[in-house]
Amino acid sequence: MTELTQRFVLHFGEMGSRWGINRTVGQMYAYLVASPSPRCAEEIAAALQVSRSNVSMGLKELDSWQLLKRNHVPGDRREYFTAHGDAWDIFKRLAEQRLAREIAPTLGMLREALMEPAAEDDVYLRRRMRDMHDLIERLTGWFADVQRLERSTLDRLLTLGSGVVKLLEHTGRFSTTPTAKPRLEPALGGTQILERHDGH
Amino acid sequence: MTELTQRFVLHFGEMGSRWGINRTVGQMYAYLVASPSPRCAEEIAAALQVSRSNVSMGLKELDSWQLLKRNHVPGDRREYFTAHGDAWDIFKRLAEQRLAREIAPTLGMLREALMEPAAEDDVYLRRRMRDMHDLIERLTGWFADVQRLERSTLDRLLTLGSGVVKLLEHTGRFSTTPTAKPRLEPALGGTQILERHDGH
DNA sequence: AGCGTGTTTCAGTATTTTCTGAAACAACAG
DNA sequence: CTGTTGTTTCAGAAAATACTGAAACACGCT
Repeated sequence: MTELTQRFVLHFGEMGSRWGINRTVGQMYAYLVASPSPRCAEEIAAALQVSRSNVSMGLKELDSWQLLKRNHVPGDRREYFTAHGDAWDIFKRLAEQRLAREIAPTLGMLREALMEPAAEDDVYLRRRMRDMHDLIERLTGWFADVQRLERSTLDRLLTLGSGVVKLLEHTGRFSTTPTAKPRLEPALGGTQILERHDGH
Repeated sequence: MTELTQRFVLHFGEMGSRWGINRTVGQMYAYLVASPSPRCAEEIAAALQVSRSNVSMGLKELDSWQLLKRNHVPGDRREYFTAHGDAWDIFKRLAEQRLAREIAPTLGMLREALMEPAAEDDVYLRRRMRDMHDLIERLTGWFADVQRLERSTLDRLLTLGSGVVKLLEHTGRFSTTPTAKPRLEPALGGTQILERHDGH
């Protein structure tokens, strides 16, 4: 391992915990990203100085994040692994997975709870839950929608940033003067938080 | 606590670990979101059945995520807490914080490493690091840029989704035919890092 | 079937994270 | 200054996670 690889691997290890994977898994991924050619489990274990079984677990984990490509060499029974795709690809995969793991369950809970008949005491909480639910639905919808675009298009949109608004104004079909607001807003904006003893 | 509040709090507790905070902190936040009026530390501890000191730690944590609003009642020395803002607001805060904690350190590491003179063996890794670096910079730049838009504008863009491309085609300044487009992975030679320029 | 090679599972151990009660600290009133 | 009330810190206990070696498994070959 070169000096730079070492640093790269170590950094991903440190960050692992913040990213919701553990140190070893982070290191393993970094090691694969850094490797021009596929590696087998044995090599990974040796390079990172962790047990063979730990690598097995880690590979399973990385696989569940859809980050691995498995390669087979004719005449060799071992499996060889590579980090899937380029930076864009990886980003999309990660975003998708995190959505599924961190957001979807909550969306489900909110939807279910809101379908049930409302108790009187829950008026306030239900409004907040509905706001949350609507926002999440819109965000995930947007993401799914945009993700389907061609990469070159996506790339241009990204570069454009908020400049997109300037361009849109020329179409005349995108007015920047707020007209009738969509339903998300009123509930949110109108939510008045009650103060306890004093005025506010 | 109503049945619904209970469910809400418990769910946030479970999700806490996936979100990079712990169970108690997740529950605390849910409890505050669910409360129409501010709560003091004592109340939170009682409601969630955790120790007073644990609440103190948790509040500190939530505060570091910029999610808390502190309220003071004249004649009462206790501090009262509310969950800051509405769903949109919360989303933006969270995105910002996660960027700072999960992405920024890596961006820094990449930038630093890429500034140093390249060793021969690191050609491949350096290319991957550069791609990563560039993508992250573009994404964070986009986010910072878009975040500054009016909420109503943002709202409309969100609803538009990929439909934005259709509208843009009318401007004639956004062609969808893939022309000679700068590739995401730039030429290998230059090691200097390009600064992002927001203006145009 | 029996053997060789590679992978996965799993029970126990090690490490890390979270939680607690007690003590230290801070602000204020008398 | 002293007592009262509220908050924070911190060392150790408790709980959760990660890691390991050994055993079980899987598959192809003879």
